[in-house]
Amino acid sequence: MAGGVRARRKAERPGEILEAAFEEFVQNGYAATRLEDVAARVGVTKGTIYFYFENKEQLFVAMVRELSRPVHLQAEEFAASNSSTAPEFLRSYLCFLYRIIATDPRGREILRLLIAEASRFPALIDEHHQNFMGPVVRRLRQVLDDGNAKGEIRQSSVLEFPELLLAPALSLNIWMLLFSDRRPIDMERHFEIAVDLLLNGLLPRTTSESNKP
Amino acid sequence: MAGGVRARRKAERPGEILEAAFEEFVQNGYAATRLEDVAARVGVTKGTIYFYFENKEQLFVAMVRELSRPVHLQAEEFAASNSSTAPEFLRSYLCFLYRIIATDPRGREILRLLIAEASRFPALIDEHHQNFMGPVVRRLRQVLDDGNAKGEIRQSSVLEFPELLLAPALSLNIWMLLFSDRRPIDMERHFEIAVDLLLNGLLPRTTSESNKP
Amino acid sequence: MAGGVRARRKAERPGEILEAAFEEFVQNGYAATRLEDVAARVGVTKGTIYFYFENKEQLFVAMVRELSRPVHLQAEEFAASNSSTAPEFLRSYLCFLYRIIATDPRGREILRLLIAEASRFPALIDEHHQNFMGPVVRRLRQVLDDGNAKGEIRQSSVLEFPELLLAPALSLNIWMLLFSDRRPIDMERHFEIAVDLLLNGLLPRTTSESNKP
Amino acid sequence: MAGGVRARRKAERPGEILEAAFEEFVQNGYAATRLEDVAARVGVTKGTIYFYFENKEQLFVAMVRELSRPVHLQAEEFAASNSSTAPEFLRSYLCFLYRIIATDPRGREILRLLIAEASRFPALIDEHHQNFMGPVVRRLRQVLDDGNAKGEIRQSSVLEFPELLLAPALSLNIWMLLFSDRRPIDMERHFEIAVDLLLNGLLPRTTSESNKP
DNA sequence: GATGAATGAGATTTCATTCAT
DNA sequence: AATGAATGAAATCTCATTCAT
Repeated sequence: MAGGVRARRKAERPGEILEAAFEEFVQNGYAATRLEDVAARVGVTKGTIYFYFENKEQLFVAMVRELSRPVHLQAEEFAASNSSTAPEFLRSYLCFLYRIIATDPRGREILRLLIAEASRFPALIDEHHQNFMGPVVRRLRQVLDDGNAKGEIRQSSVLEFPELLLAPALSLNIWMLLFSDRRPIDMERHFEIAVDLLLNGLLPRTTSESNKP
Repeated sequence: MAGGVRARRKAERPGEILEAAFEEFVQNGYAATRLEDVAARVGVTKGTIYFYFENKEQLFVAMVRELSRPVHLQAEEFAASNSSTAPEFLRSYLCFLYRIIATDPRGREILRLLIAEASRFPALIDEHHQNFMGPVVRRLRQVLDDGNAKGEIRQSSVLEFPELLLAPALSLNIWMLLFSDRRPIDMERHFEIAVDLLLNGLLPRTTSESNKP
Repeated sequence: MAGGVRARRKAERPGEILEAAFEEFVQNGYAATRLEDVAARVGVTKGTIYFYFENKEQLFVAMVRELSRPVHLQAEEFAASNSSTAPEFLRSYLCFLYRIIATDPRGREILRLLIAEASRFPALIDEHHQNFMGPVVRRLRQVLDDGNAKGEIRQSSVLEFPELLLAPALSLNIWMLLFSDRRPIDMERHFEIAVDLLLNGLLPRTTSESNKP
Repeated sequence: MAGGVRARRKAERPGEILEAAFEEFVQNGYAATRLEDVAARVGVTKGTIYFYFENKEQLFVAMVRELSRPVHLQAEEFAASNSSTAPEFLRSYLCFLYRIIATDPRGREILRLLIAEASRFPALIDEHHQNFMGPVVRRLRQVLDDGNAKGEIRQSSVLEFPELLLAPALSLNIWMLLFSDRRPIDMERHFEIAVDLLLNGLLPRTTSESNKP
């Protein structure tokens, strides 16, 4: 039993601090967050933070990395999975991305921090692109290509900008970041409609000739 | 007529300061911006700022308002215009929105500031919604409704979330805020493809029966 | 009369601060000196110091330079003067050096700071050598050489280490720095005896008559 | 016999710590030295230092005492020795003092610390005077007196300030503390010339009448 | 004996804000 | 109108010291 409480505490400290840091940084932004408040949230004193992290900047970076990692892992895992048809996979993939980009408060707020502090922490942006956005876009392009080859996806220049498929999730993200307090959104419904829009577009399906000659 | 230059100078001061404030706030964020740097950019000293603005907070608010106003006015004006068919108007309206949301650096960076400081300046968010996003969405809904009535727009639940039509512009905005330094994007092309996607969707148009029963 | 008190104040501030800094740094050493105490000594607040000096390090450097300058100027001036014979000039030159190295508390304490912080402020050591010690030693060598040529100074290898003539002043300096509180020293007498020792040495003069009538 | 290494280790710890403390204190001065660095130099952690020493102040005091003791003992021993003539003894005594004051880096740096921290650790200064400088000066006075009585040393007021004989060593010490990095000094030669100067002075020996009427 | 997590006081530094000129 | 010296509160960061293990 020796070393129980102490040791357990120690092992958990960094995580606790990162968690608290996340909340404070999200609430106030990087510059306006006081390490003292982060410490207080954990129930320790300022000094303790410096025992685990070099300085405020490093704490921020570590926090973003820590909270991003599980998401990146999940995304990797999901991308590796497969489904029968392209539209089917697309639907489940987009659902997954919706969840981690727009629905999950964590992912949402991390994105806020990245947008806000992009110029101060370019390395984080790079990592985010390398570990998440890049692979996601590549996977989307692949699905579109394959689906197109199989005739499941129409011939379209969307293949040039597969990230357009993320647009509904990203715009919902912004909407939530800006207006969530004001007017609640039915995110499930938003997703359903977005998928419908992406798959079928706005123009009536009945006409045999397209309207853009 | 002596003092003409002076007088002109004086009249321009507030605008110069707001301009400088915009650049500094964008570069560093609200909290990390030093009024001294704003002043230096104008070529005056800190004290002068306090002659024209109550404090840092008010300067920020005034700056966002000042830079948003012309955009809001343009948007209002554009919304009042008309075109023959719904798809036609949609195309030109979206083009306009693309420009002020994603292509124009001003609009882009203002959105960054709103996202970053949403919790500190809720009033600005309200104004933004009231003067821009709200009217835009209302106009979009109206176009969709009218188009649908005329058979130009297919019957679709997109009418529930007209803001989905903004998704491409908003996501391009985020993309630019995050990755513009890294990877240049052909924004014209992005727009064309987005319109195509919105109008026609991903599924093949040719078959008479849709593939989503 | 406009701007009187204010302007006068402003012009004097840097000097006041340097003066106060000198006293605090001497009393506590570089690291243990608190800028708040320096400020309090002047009657201003911490912030004011940062209006005039970049940081603690620069304040220290500026202080040492400021207090050294007059001494260096005097030394230069004195070195330029002349006397009839070498021993005569030597006596008056050494008297002068005694004063600024060992007798004057300012010079004494500056040397303490240089010794204490040599490794942290190598530039100051360089300046001290370049502006003071170097020229002094060169002048001493010249006097010895000339005196030797004229037969006023005996042929001796002291010419190799003219700085040895500074030894009494420097050792008195150390003595004062270490033991001044404990045991008062008659510095006039110390000087007289040192000159006698340097000129005549310890060994009896070989000539038949005794050497100090 | 298990634990032999351990036991030896343990017995050596305090000495190791003092040694490490010496190096750190010399490098950074008292205030700027971090106990953590001292500990790291030994290969232990901060806590261990507190097992052997009460606090930072006591560590400093113990360190100075520890490193001074062997010097004081040697000095005592040497002072007890004798030589045929006064000038002979003087030469060897001064040589010894040169070594421990100016040539040996240890003695040199200890003096730097004493000069730097004189006001914070008056007790150390007292001890230094009582155990070293005082006895040395007394012995010098005695040699001068005896030599003078025997006619080996000329009648001179140097008897009033026998510490003047230490001046060359002390000034070399300062020179090394300040300028050693910059310009190397031939310390052997310095000593030889200093002895010559002390014994024979600067004035030509041949002239029968002194030059100071 | 030794560790190292934790503390908390204190130091440097920054900067929005004021106000006499 | 504008300046810029001065303030003072607050934030980051450091580190001697303690103590449970």
